[in-house]
Amino acid sequence: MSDHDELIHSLRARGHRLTPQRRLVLEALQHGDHHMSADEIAQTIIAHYPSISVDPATIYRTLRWLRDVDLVSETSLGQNHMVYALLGSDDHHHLVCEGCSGVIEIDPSILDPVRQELKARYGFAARLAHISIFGLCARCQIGEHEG
Amino acid sequence: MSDHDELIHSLRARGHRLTPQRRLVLEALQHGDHHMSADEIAQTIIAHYPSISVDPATIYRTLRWLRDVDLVSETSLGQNHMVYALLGSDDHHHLVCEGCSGVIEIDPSILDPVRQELKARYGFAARLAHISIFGLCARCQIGEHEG
DNA sequence: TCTCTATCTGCAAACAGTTGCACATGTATT
DNA sequence: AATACATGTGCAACTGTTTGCAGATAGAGA
Repeated sequence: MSDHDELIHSLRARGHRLTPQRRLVLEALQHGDHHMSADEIAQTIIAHYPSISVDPATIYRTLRWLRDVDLVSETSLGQNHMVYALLGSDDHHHLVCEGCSGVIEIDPSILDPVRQELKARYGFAARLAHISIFGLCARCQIGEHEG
Repeated sequence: MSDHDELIHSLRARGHRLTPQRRLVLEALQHGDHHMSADEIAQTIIAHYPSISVDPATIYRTLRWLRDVDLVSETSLGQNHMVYALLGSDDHHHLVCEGCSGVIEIDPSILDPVRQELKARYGFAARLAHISIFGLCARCQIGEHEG
């Protein structure tokens, strides 16, 4: 059984269903290789299947579900909306500059010691996937005091 | 000149104004010793000054301003609203359990190495005040696979 | 004290995202 | 293939928060 089949089976065993709407959202996330907003996912579905419409509420519910079963990350990049990405490859974190809105992608291993310490000290299993750390990039720190 | 006066002066010099509405929001934050939502701040203002009303938009704008000048933290604790707190004393971070919605407050120094590494490696000045780390607490990890 | 203007406020409209409810459907069982 | 019911969907209403705009005002300077 492939990883994919095994995953589906495991989800079904827990009472989850693989509906057409959920397949469409997953397919959209696979097509867009970057982080996508809920609206971009909706647009992608419309572009590929003009005759099908998926309710926004369903897209949001599907994304929350995918996040809860650890298949998708949900990240704020300082915009007015969340962005979503399939987990498992190309994992990274984001440094989001509050001055210029720039985003630096960084290696996820920088948070490994924190994850380990939280587990050891508090028994807490942190979910730290595609998170954002806000602050000021090197360039924007220079003019900070005139702001 | 006191720290407070110096702060006010510094803000004024940068074109910021200390309006009655901003004073009221600050006063509300000083009264509530925990994290407060925008609505709790509005209620506090009404309770203390029943004849004065401050528009919700103004409260949100004031909170964003206070956050931008590093006087206040803005944190999601997994609820449907943000919470705000004055910075400077009682600093900590939060472990938010996505199973039981519990919040564990932890010592902020756990992120110091990360902050230092981000500065050294990327020149990035991270703002890591009263942040939330989401995940599962020890108890909620036990029944995870039946979810 | 008065003037001036960039900043701030209130209002209303907009936005991203969530929720309640009635109906629809995926899937386990037979 | 038919049944049965828990789970999922669409719709509409709602939440928390942001934004555009016109009028108000804090605070610098005369």
